[in-house]
Amino acid sequence: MRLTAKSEYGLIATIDLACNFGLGPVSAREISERREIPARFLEQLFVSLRRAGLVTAQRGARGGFKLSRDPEQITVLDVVEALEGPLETSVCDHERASGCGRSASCAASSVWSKATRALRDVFAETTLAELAGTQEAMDDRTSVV
Amino acid sequence: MRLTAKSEYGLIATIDLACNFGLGPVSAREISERREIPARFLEQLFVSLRRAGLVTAQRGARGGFKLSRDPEQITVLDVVEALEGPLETSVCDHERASGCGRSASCAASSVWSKATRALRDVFAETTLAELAGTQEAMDDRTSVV
DNA sequence: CGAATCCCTACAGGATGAGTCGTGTTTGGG
DNA sequence: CCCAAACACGACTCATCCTGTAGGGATTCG
Repeated sequence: MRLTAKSEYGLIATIDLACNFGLGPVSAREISERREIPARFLEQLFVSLRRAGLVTAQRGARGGFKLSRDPEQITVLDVVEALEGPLETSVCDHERASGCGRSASCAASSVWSKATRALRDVFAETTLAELAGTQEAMDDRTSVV
Repeated sequence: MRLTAKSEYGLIATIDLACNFGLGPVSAREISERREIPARFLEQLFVSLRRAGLVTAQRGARGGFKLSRDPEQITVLDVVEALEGPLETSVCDHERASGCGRSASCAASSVWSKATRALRDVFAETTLAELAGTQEAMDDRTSVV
């Protein structure tokens, strides 16, 4: 499947944007400081997120990013696939699975498919709005900013 | 999660053993040829599988491997964890998730936990006996050996 | 005895993940 | 009007790890 730090950071960042939805744009630097994410690395992630149409960029001073849709309309799956590529191709079902007809080595591949589907379901069910809720509760409890 | 070729090959190999359960031991070379898996690489996988107690080795001429339990008593999860290590630590929930109390960056981590659980459920539900069934049907259809 | 087979360790090479750097472009504000 | 803040893009490094190979040793059957 290949879930890397990109997904981790990217999700944290988009949750942060969801928390600030409706207000002005939030700069990458701000998020990187607040959530302890390497700044230049985060920048790259935002490029991918923007290209996937999930966030909108505002360049120049006082610029930043905001979600381009309502947080309820963006799922974890959207974020993950924007950053890592399509889920299907990332579990184990590559060449060998398609060589099915020949070497018949694919009773195994049915398991990977099921696994991918299960993962996809979890990700598709969870929206940023939902996570923003939990996140705000957490932030409030730890320190009132 | 980190699902690599080890799991792919390992599962194919153990399914093969499940198909031959009750008969004599099957050599690594035989499986490597039948399923087109690099021989020396497969050897290594069997070492891990043996250490995990999933297979039993018979050394010497006419030796080989057999499942040490009934195929219905071995799940895909057993095989995967024997080869890749515990599932929990492999999705995304490492340090950051435990630093929860401090930087409050873990609304995200709840998603990874759910994902891991979903994956684990799929793997834990599927037994080698089940897969051996499908595999035999496939092998029969492609060529009657 | 000898061939087959498993057992163990080490190692190589390539991919990729994680993160940095330099530079360019846009834009709001003093 | 110009500068600083901010995004945009691509190249690049560094380490890890996946994939697979190699060589030798230990067992066991015929």
